[in-house]
This record gives sequence, C-alpha cells and structure tokens, in this order.
Amino acid sequence: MKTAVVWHRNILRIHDNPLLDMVHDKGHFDHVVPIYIVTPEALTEDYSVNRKRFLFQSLLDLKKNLDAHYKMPLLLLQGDVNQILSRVFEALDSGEVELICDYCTHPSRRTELANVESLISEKADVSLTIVSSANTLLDIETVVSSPSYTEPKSMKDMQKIFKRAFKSTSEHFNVPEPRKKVPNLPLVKRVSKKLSTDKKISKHVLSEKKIASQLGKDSKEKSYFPGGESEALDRVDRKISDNPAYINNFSKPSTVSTNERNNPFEPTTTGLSAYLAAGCLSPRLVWRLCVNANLTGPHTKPPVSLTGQLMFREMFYLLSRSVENWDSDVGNSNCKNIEWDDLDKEKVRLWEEGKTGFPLIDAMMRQLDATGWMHHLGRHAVSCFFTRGQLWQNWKYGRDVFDRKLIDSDWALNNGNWLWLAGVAPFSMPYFRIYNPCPTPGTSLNVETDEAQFIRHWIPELKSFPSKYIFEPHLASEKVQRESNCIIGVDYPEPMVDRKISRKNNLAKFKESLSRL
DNA sequence: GGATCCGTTGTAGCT
DNA sequence: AAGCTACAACGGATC
Repeated sequence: MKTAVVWHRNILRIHDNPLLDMVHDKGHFDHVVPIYIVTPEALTEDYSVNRKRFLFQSLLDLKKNLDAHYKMPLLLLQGDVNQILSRVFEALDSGEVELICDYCTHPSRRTELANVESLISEKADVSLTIVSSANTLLDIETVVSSPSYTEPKSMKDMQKIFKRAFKSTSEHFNVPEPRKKVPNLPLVKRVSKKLSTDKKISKHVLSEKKIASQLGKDSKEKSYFPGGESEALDRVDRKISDNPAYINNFSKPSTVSTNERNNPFEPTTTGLSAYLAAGCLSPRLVWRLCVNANLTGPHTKPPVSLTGQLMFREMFYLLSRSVENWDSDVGNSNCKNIEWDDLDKEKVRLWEEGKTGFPLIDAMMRQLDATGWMHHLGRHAVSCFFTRGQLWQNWKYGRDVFDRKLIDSDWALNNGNWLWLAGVAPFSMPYFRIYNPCPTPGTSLNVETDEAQFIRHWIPELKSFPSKYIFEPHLASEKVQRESNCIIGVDYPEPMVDRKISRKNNLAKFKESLSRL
C-alpha cells in the first residue's frame, strides 16, 4: 500500500500543479491525501484582515476544486509542522508514504523544510519529494547555485539568465508550457476520513468556525480581488485570453500620467499579483498566454511588456535567495547605508493611517488599508514620500506596513521593490527622481479627473472640495474651505511637511550619505 | 584602458 | 498650455 501525502505549501491551485502531476505520473499510489498547514503568522496580527481573507478564500477554493475534480477532501491544518506530519505518518501506519511538497524560497520556509527533512530521515517507510519551481519560471536554486551565476541588476542580465536556463535565444526563451490539468486521481475518502477523525490530528484541523472568523465580516468596500484559483482564472480570461491587444500593447508609463496612476475601480495593470503571490495562478500559464498574444502581431517587449514584468519577478526571487540579509538594511550588499532619521512612530502612523495632509498619498494609503491593494504607481508615490521624498524614514518600516496589509504580499518582491524605490540598491532608480505628491491635473485646473474622483472616494472630508485645490487643499481660501464644508487643520489635516523644502533637504542628505560610502 | 552609454517608471520652471 | 530644458550625477557594461 502506497500513500502520497501532497503538502500544498504555496500552491493553491489544481491547474499546472506539478505536485498532482507527479502523483499522476508515478501512477502507483493507492491513496492521495492533500493537506495544507497554515503558517503561524497567518493567524496573527502579522496579516491584515484583507490578507487573511484572501488566503482563506483561496484555501476554500482549493478545497472546492480538489473536491469537484478529484473527490479529494483537503485537510486544512494548523499547528507545529513536524508534529502534524509525524501524526499523519503515524495514522497512515500501513505501507509506504511519500510526502510531496513544493519548494519555497522564503528563509523561514526553507528552515521549515529542513526540519521536515530531518524528521523524515529517521523514518524508514517515509520518503520526501520536493518539487522545485512550482511558482516561478526559473528553478531558483539551480540558477543561483550555478557557477556562472552573477546577481542580476537589469533586464539585460535577466535575459542572459533566461537564455542560459532555457537554452534558447528565441524571444520567448522556450519557457516550459504549463501542464495540462491532471485527469484523475485515486479515490481517497477512506484514508482522509481516518485522518480527520484521528484524535491527535483532529485537534489540528481548522474548524469551520475558525475559518469563518479568518474570512471576517464582509468588508464595507467590495473586494476587487476575491481570493482563489477560480477568481484568478476568470480574471486571466477577462484581461489576457480574451484581450490579446491589451497584452501586446502593455507598457508601463514613462511618466506618471494622471490616468495611469489611479483608476480606483479597475486597475490598468492586470491585477493578477495577489493570485501569483498565493500560488492561485501559475506564472507559466500567464507567460504562455502572453506568448500566444505576442504571436498574433506587433507587441511591446521587456522591460515594459508583461513578459518583462514576469522576468522582474524572477529577478527578485533570485536576488532574495542569493543576497544575504535581503530583508535588512544592514549586512545587505544590495542596500546602501543611507543615514535615515531614527524611527518616528508618529510620522509612520500619520502615513499609515492616511493623515499626512497630502490627499493623494492619504487616499492611496486608505485604499490600501480598506482593500489590501494599491496601484503600482501609487506604491511608488507613497513609498517615495515615506523615504527619500518627504519623511526620510528608513524603508524597512514602510516595507513592514506593506507586508502586513497587501493581499499580494510577497517577501522577495516587497523587499526588492522597497530597495529599488528607496534608491539604496544597485538596481535602483536614480535617487534624485522624486515623485511629486501633488501632481496638478493634466488639463484645465478645474476639470474633474479620475484622480480627483479617487481622492473624493477615499477622503470623504474632501468630497465637496473643488478640483483646483484637491491636491493641496490648504492652499484654498478660507471662503472656499467653508463652502466645501472642510476646514483644513480641523476636518482634514494640514500637510505634515513642506513638500518643497523637505524634498530639497532630502536630496542633499541623500547625496551626502552617498559621498560617505 | 578611457570615454561613453545605459539603467522599467521624475520634477520644476520657463516659454 | 504642451513641450523643452536644467537639475542631479551612480557605477557597471560596452566599445
């Protein structure tokens, strides 16, 4: 009797799922038991309400899909990983067990896996199979440990790495196809029932009540991005499969345009980040659909194309694995030592709560808090504001806020993007490019724009304010403020800094810090 | 080996 | 009023 325990770590889907693929291809298992073990921080304040909701929606969707396609009940567990796995192995007391899981690059998850490896090395009838690159295009470990590997800093470097890894000089590098959905797997009801009723295991099983509490009450704001593979694939169809022109024209703006920065109701980007981060969506599938669209005609190319975005994602995964202390401002070869001010909790609080007195910054921070999402250029603007632009706070404190609140939180990418934006990394944007937190509307000063609507949507205090003053309401006359039912300094804060002075001072401070390196 | 180019993503001020 | 220009100026790759 052979049983496969399929441990889904960061892969919450059944399409292009190499774990299920392996079970199917080996073909010799009598039983398959899919499990998921919730990591401790997912149940604490380390995750915002939105992040929790996204994760648990995704888990319930995985459960539903496994059941619908394979009649496999997913065991949702919480607790110490080695303790849980030991009990699972004990409960499956007859025959061989093969534990199959996906590889994750995050340091704590590598430690977790190392502990599991040592547990299994003591057990004669249990073996372990680790599937690499379930959630990346490249096999991160293989690339990073290759003798020819040097740390990438640009798209050119990434193109070289892709050429070598896939042994292809073609435009799309012959990245492997996503796998077809596995047609069928053995029935597993009996074994899983045995597991879920086992006393030692059942105390680790997440109850319906516990799951419901993680899902929380319906948020007041309609969720832009409900969690789960089903939602991911729907969105892929809408944005990519049914819309090749969108992919072929996809290009990040070279300047911050009013329209690009904010469309609060539907992003101009794909909105797939959260699904990729949680493993609800296969990056190979996205790559393939981009290639299919590209083959139909002229198209944008890396770095601005969507394939380029996926390649930057790979770049940060590689760096996060090869750079020591990737998430730290000390002992990190990719972080220049800039003399930031000491942590100022009050400044961080005003920024985090959207009370800086800069309406665009505040609107975006309130959107992040309410929905767990922010447009990428919004992220640039608020993180630039927090670091070298205005507040001169260390990037790591802003990084922590993003990590807790974003539904697309991803350790490798979040740190990489903050390093990039703070201007401290070798791959950074030039430090003197400071975003203006108060961009004036592109056309006539009193014309209604997307951005003005966006501000009024998230900052109801300003809902009657004229567009002319919406970015800097403190400049409006007392009369205008009274007529708009919003007195600055009473109903909405004064700007917490003089943006022109702090910009100028910070530019000089950055230059000075660099000259001391 | 020195000069030049390039790097996903800017801003302010003037005309 | 859109478009130009000055600003500021790192470091590695390329020629």
